[in-house]
Amino acid sequence: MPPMKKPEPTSEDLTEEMEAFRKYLKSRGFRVTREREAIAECILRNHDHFDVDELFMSLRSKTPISKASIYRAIPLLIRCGLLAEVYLEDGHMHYERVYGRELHSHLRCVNCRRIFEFSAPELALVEKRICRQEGFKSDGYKFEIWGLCSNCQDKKKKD
Amino acid sequence: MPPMKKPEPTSEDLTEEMEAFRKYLKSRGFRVTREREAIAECILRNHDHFDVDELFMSLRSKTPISKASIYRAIPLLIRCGLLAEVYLEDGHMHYERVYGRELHSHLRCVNCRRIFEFSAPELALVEKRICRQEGFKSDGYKFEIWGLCSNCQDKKKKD
DNA sequence: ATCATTGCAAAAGCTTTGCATAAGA
DNA sequence: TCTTATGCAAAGCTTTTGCAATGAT
Repeated sequence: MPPMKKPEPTSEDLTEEMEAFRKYLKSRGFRVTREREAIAECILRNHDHFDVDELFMSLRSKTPISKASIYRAIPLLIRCGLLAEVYLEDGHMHYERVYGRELHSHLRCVNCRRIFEFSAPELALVEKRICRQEGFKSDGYKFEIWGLCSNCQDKKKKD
Repeated sequence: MPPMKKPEPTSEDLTEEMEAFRKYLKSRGFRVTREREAIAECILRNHDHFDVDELFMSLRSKTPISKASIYRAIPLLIRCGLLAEVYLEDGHMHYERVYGRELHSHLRCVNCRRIFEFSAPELALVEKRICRQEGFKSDGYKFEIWGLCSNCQDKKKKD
């Protein structure tokens, strides 16, 4: 077995992504600020789903930041393609980093609320076909299945 | 070709669906109330997307009802398979009636915010395959593409 | 006669916003 | 120097909840 199995080192080189973000900001007349860079970097280093509060806690442990800045930065990060809304839970939104165009999809257990990921290459084909049919220019897609995970199927008798 | 093409007349016979709802309530020890029946019927007659406020207005024009009852009824309607959350917009959820298992999907324009519907039969196959792979018992799925509709592509220069 | 449901209003909780201050360009 | 961004706190919104009254079984 080769020594490294996961192509996601803890201290990834994010130069390219950060540069893309700065470029985006400048091109729109937005300013490159310490706060926006910190937020972007934190998101890029995060390989899980998270919500605003988790992001806030994570950032705040390293640098002073306010939630307002996070809320104001999120639309920028989404528009420049680094971040995506993934699902709504408990009345608030959860996000995740976008890796290029390789979106993955989610299975969510309505009982234990856990989220399982999967990817299905057909989805990109459906996206492509539908967009061509409808004259739509896609920025992304989302596929989600909800139901009972195998664990919860056993435990539950009702519902 | 048989004479009838669209099984969706304006004043549909909802006996079956309403009966299913009552059955669901009883089987769970929930009570069949005037309010719940009014909400269910209103949802079943609604062939568009709607949010809680629209449902509230629509119901209130016919019968006294409070929003709290609507909010409390929605989870029941979702669990018994008559209703589905379809998308979050402007910070609140939009819903639609579920027609059996024939879910349709949405294209949403991030500029004009219009929603276009489409259906793609492959999605049900993906659902099936993934659930088998993961040992998941599906209750439904959702596929959404966002981007610019043909109309907005012309108008927009930036973004 | 019970006990779940309703309505109202208050509470919650996430997100947005106004405004003075700070800081990119 | 000129604007935009930030932080704070207040405001805004949708949704949830407590409680007394109502109503289903």
